Amino acid sequence: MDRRQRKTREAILSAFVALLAEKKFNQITVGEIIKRADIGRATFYSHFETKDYLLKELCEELFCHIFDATNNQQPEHRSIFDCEAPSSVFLHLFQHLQKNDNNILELLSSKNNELFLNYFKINLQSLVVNQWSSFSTRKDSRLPDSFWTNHITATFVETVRWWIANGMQESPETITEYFFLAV
Amino acid sequence: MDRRQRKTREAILSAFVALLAEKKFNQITVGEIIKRADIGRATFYSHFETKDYLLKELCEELFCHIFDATNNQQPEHRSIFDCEAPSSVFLHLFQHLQKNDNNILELLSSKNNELFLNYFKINLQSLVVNQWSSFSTRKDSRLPDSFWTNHITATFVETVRWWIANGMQESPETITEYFFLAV
DNA sequence: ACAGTACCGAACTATATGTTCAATATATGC
DNA sequence: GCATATATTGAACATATAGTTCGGTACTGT
Repeated sequence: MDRRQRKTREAILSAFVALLAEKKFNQITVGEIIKRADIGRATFYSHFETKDYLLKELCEELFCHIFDATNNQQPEHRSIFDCEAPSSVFLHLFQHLQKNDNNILELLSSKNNELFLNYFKINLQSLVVNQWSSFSTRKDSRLPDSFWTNHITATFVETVRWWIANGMQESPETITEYFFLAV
Repeated sequence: MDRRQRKTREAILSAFVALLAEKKFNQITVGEIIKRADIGRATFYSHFETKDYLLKELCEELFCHIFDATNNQQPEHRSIFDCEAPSSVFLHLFQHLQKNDNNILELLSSKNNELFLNYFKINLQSLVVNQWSSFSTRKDSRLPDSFWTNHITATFVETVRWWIANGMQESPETITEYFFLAV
């Protein structure tokens, strides 16, 4: 990819993330984005078909990153966690969130578009399915699997939201404990 | 209130609800609303300051209605429920939802604005606090109260969403059971 | 019947989206 | 380094929507 393209794309995305930290998605205008990214209007539209696609691509990049790092851990890295409780994957996720790479927390906070939470949920859902053995034992047999999967996923999301709303005072370890006490 | 005003307001709200059943809030234009309500543009703006206020007032009307009917049951009506499990209030809510008064279900489905879910949650939250005795016993002592309240509320909302997404095939009684098995 | 009020609707302002295009700057292959 | 391809620019443009204004009309409550 052309260096110019890379730089422009980066400028747009980081301007966009910065703006998302300040206001809601639908309150952000293309004018503001290009002004902050310091690029021309036509350039913006040569990179992103619409403002909605910009959001979509940002989501994909962010969640790809965080979930890849969680899912495909290095074998030796993974073994460390395997020694511990099956909660390690979720602990790792909470730790990742606490570092707040790419300001992902801002995007998950309630004032922003539900699209983020949807992406988050979709990615989480497969994680939950992968970790099914940790959860199926807690499940009452009367509950349908899909209900239970959805419940666990939603509980994780709500745990994160609660954590953020309360200023993230708790350690990732404590939050992981809360999460597993709840489900 | 002037009869004209009442009729106009009703026309706007019902046109709006009908449109919300078809598309997302931000895809609905004032032009469409006034066309379907068959009123003049200036009239719309004399009733509702902005499109956002229209949504807000609709939410308030709907949730006022459904939660009032749940919270302030008639004494004799209430006694019937009191004979049964403490789950009666929630069963009643699920039954209310199943009847789908005012198309409230459409509004709660995921394609629509998060504002609905927020109103729903806020109203639920106080209901949960009122029913605290039913839930505090299930709570692990290590969990903060606010975490637990939020968890129960979110679980209720997610239960409803799951129910809707699956075509509402289960009876309100079954869904109430699922809800109490989850929390 | 009369005074007050709501409705009408067209025209208007303001703002945002997304497009076009010719000029300019930059990158990459050779 | 030169030539060619490609990316960027910025202003002008078309289009859509939100929300306002106002003189005229129709309805309501008393």
